[in-house]
Amino acid sequence: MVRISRGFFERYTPRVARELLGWRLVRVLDGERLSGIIVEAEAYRGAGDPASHAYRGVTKRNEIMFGQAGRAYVYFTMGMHYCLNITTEPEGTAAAVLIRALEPKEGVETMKRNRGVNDLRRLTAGPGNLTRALMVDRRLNGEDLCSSRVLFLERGGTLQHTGVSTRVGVSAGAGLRWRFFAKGSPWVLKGRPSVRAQNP
DNA sequence: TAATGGATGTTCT
DNA sequence: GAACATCCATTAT
Repeated sequence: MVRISRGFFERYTPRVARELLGWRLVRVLDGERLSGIIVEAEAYRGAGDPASHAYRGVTKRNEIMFGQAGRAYVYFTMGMHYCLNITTEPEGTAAAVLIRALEPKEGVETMKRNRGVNDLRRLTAGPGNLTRALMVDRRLNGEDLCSSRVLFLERGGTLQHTGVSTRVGVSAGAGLRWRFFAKGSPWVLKGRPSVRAQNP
């Protein structure tokens, strides 16, 4: 298996997000491999990105975003869900890539059990759903994807058809086209349109 | 097919 | 106390 190097993550975040499409995210749970191909990802940066948690500087929640690249940034949102990000750019520069959807590959039965659904299409579509399927929660915050044995990336296949759009569910910073996805993938949902446009 | 609102709790002002 | 990088069922079109 080919592991991803830290240098990969230490670059301009939108580029990292785009190039992460096609990589396999692996979660090892009780010795079993649960995995899927990344088919949707979004870039978030600190300075100049009002949609980012890091826009207003360091807080207890977002401090991981300011640290070393290649680590998991896991946060709890909307009272119900966890979201998984991978930190990017050199230490001191706040940035991360939000993993929004996977195409399930290994451990499908376990993931179905974790999610409480049978529908393969909905298993790992959406950031809150994929963390539930992979049992990712705040205990994995700060986990180093470059060295971890329970959460890491392996080279998958190159995706042929990819698309770009604005990010899902953000109001501030809605103009940035920092969402990248595999075109036509059943696991890429359209997402809820943002409530307000930024500059009408 | 699109829009709406409830569940739910952490974070920051 | 308001806002929130969500999901899903329900209702309207």
